[in-house]
Amino acid sequence: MERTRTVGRPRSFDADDALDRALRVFWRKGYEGTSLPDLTKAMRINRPSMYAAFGNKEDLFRKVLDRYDSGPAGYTREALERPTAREVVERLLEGAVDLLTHPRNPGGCLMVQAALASGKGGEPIRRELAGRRAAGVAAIRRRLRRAIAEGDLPRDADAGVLARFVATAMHGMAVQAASGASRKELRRVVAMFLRAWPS
Amino acid sequence: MERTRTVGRPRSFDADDALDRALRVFWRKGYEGTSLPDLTKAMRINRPSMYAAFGNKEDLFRKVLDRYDSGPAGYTREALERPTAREVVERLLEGAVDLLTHPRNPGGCLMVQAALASGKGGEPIRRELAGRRAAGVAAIRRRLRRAIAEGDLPRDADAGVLARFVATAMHGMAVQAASGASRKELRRVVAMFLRAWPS
DNA sequence: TGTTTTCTGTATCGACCGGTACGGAATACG
DNA sequence: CGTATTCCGTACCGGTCGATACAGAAAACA
Repeated sequence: MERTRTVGRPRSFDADDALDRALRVFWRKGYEGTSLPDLTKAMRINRPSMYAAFGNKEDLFRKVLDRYDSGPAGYTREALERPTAREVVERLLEGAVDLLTHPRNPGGCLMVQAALASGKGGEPIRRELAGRRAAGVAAIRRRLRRAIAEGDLPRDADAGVLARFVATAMHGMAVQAASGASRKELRRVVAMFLRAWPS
Repeated sequence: MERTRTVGRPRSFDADDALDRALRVFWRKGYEGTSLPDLTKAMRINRPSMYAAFGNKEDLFRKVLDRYDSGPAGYTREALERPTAREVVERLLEGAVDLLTHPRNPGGCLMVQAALASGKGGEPIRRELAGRRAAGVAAIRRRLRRAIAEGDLPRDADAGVLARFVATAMHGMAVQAASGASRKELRRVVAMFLRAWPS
């Protein structure tokens, strides 16, 4: 990625640590809701150090999104590799419950918390998040198309509708978690969703 | 409500019109995403007129919420008065689809758009909205309890879980609508949800 | 050790935020 | 017509936003 510098004063903080701390703050307060003082305080670095290491607030947030994808939200990758559509959906929904309500997490989903609507400055981030959510739906849809082809979903099933259904469940639970729903409640809601699943 | 003033210069705008215009802006851009210039431009009044008529931004937003409840989101009241639980849920979900995707509306749900997370200033509004969402779940729960007592839901049904399930569906659809899901797609998603409904 | 390179910390920038003071305009009342 | 009362519009307030200039500190290299 980034070649190690040997000359000059070495930085006095760990960039990955700082990124993790930034992730937690954005996760709790959203993109526009997080101020530069919020960030630098949590990351334990000064403002110019942040700008030197990560670009600006928007760049930092995109790096945080990538880290979220490969870290807390990484369960989706693994879930999509399950052998049957049913198991894929089960893992997606149960993984979402776990992510959304795990005590060590801020609660809710970064991509939902961060920006559904926004003012003038947050518009690019809003679009980025909407795009990533759409990409998630598309990934589920592709996986379900494969399931139909492999026969573990009915031949007349509509992968697009089913994918949208799963995404609706996941994002709906994200909102519930942000409103204080417990893990036990969400698990029961997942069981309800699975009653509608055609397999 | 407010007694008609007879003395002094009469105001040169219609307060209800201005409130409707404010509703549309908040609906599109969220609470913190809407600035005072955004508001006054849309409402076609000056800043001091807004403050004189509605208090401040937060007061204005609460009045907008009430107007949203009795206007665009008024379908929930009517839905909860349907005779059977199945019809109640059908009307809630289908009404949500209509509200979220009607061409004349900004798209999505005001209460979801406006504030899931927030910075320092938006915290009171965030709590207000979370409270109103919780009140919505509670209203559905009470209605489903009645349905269980009246026998149009199984005696062993869990009104709390079912209410949370419905709310999850509605809020999840709100997120989908904000991400560009079409009315046709959402209608099919509603049909999926109803497959899980126990009646 | 002197030079170069990079990072750190203070102090500050212009822009925008929500909110308001104040003077003039427009009406009702006497 | 004069006065009291209310509204309108400009112009401005202190605070906070994201972003940066600049000087000093800390390392590698000669």
